[in-house]
Amino acid sequence: MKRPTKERLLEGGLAMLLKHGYNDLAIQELLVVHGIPKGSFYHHFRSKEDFAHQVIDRYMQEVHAGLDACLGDAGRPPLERVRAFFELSREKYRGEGYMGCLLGSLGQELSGVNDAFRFKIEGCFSEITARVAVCLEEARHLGALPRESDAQHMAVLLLDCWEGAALRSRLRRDPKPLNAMLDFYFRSVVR
Amino acid sequence: MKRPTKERLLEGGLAMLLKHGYNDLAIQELLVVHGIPKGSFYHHFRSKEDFAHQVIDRYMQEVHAGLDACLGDAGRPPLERVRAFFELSREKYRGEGYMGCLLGSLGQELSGVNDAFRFKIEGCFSEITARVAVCLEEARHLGALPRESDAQHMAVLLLDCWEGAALRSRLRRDPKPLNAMLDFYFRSVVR
DNA sequence: TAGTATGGACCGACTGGTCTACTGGATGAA
DNA sequence: TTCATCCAGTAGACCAGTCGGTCCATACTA
Repeated sequence: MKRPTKERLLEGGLAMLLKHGYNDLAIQELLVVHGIPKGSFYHHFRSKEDFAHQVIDRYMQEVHAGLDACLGDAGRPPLERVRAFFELSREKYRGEGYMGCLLGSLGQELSGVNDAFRFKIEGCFSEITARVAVCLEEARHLGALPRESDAQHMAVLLLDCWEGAALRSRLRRDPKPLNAMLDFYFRSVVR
Repeated sequence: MKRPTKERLLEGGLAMLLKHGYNDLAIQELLVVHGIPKGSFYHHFRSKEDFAHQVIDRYMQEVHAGLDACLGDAGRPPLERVRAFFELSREKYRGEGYMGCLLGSLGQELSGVNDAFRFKIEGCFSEITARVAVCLEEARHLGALPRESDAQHMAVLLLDCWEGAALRSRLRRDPKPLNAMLDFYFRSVVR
């Protein structure tokens, strides 16, 4: 009872893209590893680029699921919920051997030459910060953040710094940069 | 009176690596653009990988020069000197069309599969933070930072967040993420 | 003239992508 | 129940193009 081919390709592609990046990912190898013939790949995807876009879409589905699970948890104060989302991400990174964030690595690799990816990944970041900002705004209303705070601005800041920490975590194969960054941010932000 | 071939290759390679990344950089194209034949390239460099390492070395020379210029400026308070270095970096990014940081982009692209690059780039980051930390420690002694601060830790944090902001800056071709991050950091750090 | 650097034809390996033959299960008419 | 039809999906040989890298003849210069 094997999973559908397309699903297996997207899932395997995610892991392989995270490790190899886009240009170093050989379709051939992906197919050999999963025992899938080339015809199937080009039946499901128009091109390698189309494939990568769909892998990102799939990745974002997981991200939004994580945001749903963490930010929606009405029983906890909003700042804790935001932090919980990033800690969940960190745990996901752990399961992948601390290879950082797919959006960050593809963003770095491709945004110099490919505007389709550049806009797409920038859009993904915006989606995330928009949802985080809602929660931060709630925190502000509840007095957990200074009244003059700009939730949207703070959400962008948080994600940007997170991505930097994720790169360092990838370089060191180590979660410490992620934890250090979260500690710093949440200590700073509440004053 | 043209510049030495090797010098031109390193300089042109820096710009091209920043834009294309490693795997998407075609040696052939680099050579055509600069009107240099292949034989010259492989006379000066053992391989593409060796070339990239030397480009990084060259990049780090510039970084250290920037650190010398900014951190050594004894007339200004140490925190200002640190900030000046990152603002100098930002200005360099501007001249390149806000393509972010070479260390960040190569680090993301290659650290998944190539440990030589991974350790090298991690080492570059360490060099930078070590020098920044000296200056932060001075600030701590002068009372510009809380007594209980850990300068090394804070320097790492600063660089990590900077790299995240540099990625966002690259995605948006915009210096705002860099400025926002610096404002946040230096406001938070002095309390 | 020895040693360094240039010039560029050439190579095998590998890449993303195409093409056509085939398979197996769903469908529907008789 | 049977059989013909259909088509999404599988299978993999094959292709043209591009890549990093080699090689050796030549040019320059100390």
